[in-house]
Amino acid sequence: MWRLTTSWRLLRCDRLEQQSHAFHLLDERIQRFIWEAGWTDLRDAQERAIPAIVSGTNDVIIAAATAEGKTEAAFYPALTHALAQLELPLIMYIGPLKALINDQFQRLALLCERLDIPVHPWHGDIGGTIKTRFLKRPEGVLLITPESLEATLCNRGSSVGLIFQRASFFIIDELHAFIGTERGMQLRSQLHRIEAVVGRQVPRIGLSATLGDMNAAGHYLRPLTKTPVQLIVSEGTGRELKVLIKGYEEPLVKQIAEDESEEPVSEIGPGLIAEHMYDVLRGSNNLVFPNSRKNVELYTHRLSRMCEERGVPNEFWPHHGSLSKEIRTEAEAALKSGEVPATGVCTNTLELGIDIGSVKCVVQVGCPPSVASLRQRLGRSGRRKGESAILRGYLVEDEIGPSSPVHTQLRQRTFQTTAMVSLLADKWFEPPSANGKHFSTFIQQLLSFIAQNGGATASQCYYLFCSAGAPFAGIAPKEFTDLLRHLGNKKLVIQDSAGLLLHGSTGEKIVNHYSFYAAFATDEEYRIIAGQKVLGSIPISMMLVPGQFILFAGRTWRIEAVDDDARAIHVTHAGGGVPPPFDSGTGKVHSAVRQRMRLLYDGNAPVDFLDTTANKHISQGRAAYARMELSDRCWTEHGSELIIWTWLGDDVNEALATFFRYGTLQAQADGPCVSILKGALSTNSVLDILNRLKETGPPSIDDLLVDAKALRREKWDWALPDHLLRASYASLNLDLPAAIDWLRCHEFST
DNA sequence: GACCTGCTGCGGGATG
Repeated sequence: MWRLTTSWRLLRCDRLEQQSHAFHLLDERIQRFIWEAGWTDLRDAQERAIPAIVSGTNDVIIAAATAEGKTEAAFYPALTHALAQLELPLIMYIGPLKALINDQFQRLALLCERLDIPVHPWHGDIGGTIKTRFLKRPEGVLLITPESLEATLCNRGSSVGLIFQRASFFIIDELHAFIGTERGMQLRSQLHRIEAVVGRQVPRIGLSATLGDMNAAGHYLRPLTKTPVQLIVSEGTGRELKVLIKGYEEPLVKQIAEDESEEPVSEIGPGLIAEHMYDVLRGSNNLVFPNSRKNVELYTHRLSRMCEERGVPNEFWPHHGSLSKEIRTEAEAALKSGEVPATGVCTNTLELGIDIGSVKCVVQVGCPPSVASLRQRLGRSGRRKGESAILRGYLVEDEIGPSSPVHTQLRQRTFQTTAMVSLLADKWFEPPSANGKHFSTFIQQLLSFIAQNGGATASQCYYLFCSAGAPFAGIAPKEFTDLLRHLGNKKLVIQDSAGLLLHGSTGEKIVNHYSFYAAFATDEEYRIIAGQKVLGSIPISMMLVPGQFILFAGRTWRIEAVDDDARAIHVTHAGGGVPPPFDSGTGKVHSAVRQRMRLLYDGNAPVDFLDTTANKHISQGRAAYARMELSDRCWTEHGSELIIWTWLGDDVNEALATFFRYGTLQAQADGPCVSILKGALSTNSVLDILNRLKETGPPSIDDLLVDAKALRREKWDWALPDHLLRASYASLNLDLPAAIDWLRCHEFST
């Protein structure tokens, strides 16, 4: 028996040795570990990553689908490099989730024990003993979150040099989840600060799902470098994708319920959808994404009740951010176990990282938030060889009546979803936006750096954070001094007689509380107040301007004033104004999606992955589009409204609406268009204004947003001077150049 | 207009 096992091992070893060049480069003990694990070959990404990483000098991005062994591709050569050093170095792994760190710890512990390399997990749930052990001998592998890293930099300033002296690699997991975000800026700044302390560059390894623009990802990982980041992109095996989307129609009855301030009568769509899901999903593992926590509850409830009524064990598990850890763990365990079938009904909590095994179907209820997110979700399905990924979609459109709004007539939901699936099939998806100014995160990093150093001069800070190649390189000297002055006014920093920046009284309080370490804000709500009465509160994700109309508690309200500091919106009841009919549950829509929608409207063939009802909605949408002559016209008139059809993304339409408001019109971005309330103006005078705006150059952001309120989005936006706040908001939400371009290319005449 | 992520240091008391 022993001999048999040995020869079997030797066989495998032979194959690895003959076919793999990279295998030889690994430490012998790691090689042996791989044979024993029963691997017969290395994956493509691993084969290419090992030689790139093992020398310990290069920055590398490994982009591959889930379950392609990215972690091993990074750690095996990094550990090999570590074993070859006289003194054991420190490999730093930074991950976005605690659950991911726990997973990786499990995966590494076995190997590292053999290699006699300590592995230290470090996040909020890890106890003091483990942390102290690491601090005594900071070597081996450290698995940490950006927040815990911030705490270390901030609170252990005097020993930061000692702790990170032997850092040999930064391994950043789920890189795509960091790019373009506050946390991403924080992380980049932290790596920069550590390198500044140890006085050398530490090779950075990014692990990522495939990104649209890999060069941009390289630039994110290491800006302005002479030796470019090595990109290792593994396409994986081209998987087949099966798609079926079913359409439903919601009858008009609910209009009768008008003016009852409560919810309209129960809707038919969700009931039918739940029944169909029950039939097709039972007996296998699946994930259902219904876009909101409320819908997760609704569908899980209906599906579980159906199991109960039919006397079968429950197979449907809810999973979202407001649920307790216990309930979430239960759902994850049910999905992972593989013993009985389980379907997770979830928000994007199950989109990232956590290992739940492969599922048969991914179900999307309503529009997907973006193509990128749809793609990420589909990555969970059909991961075994020979299996195809399956996407099922459910869409409800309202029955068309005599007074149906334009958006209903155009069947926008169906067109948007179809456009997104068609872009997905073309392998296109939204690139992460990298133009944000991120002044907010800069404030955090300044305060943290002051804590780390026990004070810093302004020029030291500017050089460290804002010079070429630094994390906040876009910030101009003038902006920096304006910011510092304002931080002084807010008592966040003070300058001592020698010119040293220190924490002010408020800064002290903020930095000394643990809530300081996260770079992102948690949702804040604004109260809606009519006279003395508080109507309720809503989370703000859109700038507000007095005079604007909003829909709340089933009625239309006119905004009279917005008080950012008191987080209050004062409104009066409005009789006539038409509120923007937002399609709930979707994120920002990219211009490419709107352009693809337009192609669909202009076409005439049925769509093969839509069922009969959904295809009927496509025909109806095309008929409405033709009736309004939208193929040739860029504006239409509907009662008191003038609609400008741009078929561009939300950032562009938002910029256009802002520009129109600057030109004294009452305008709002509204899906694929911008709608203008004519008020006392005639159609011709509105068109005149548009034509005039076309001639004027674009005004400054400050002029454009002079009346705009509720611009605060990021955590420390409250501490920004007005002009920097406007610049920051605009950088994240408005595409002014594209708006001006569009305007210049269009003519407004009757 | 949706959703998600993360969090110190210290002291006191129980337990082995």
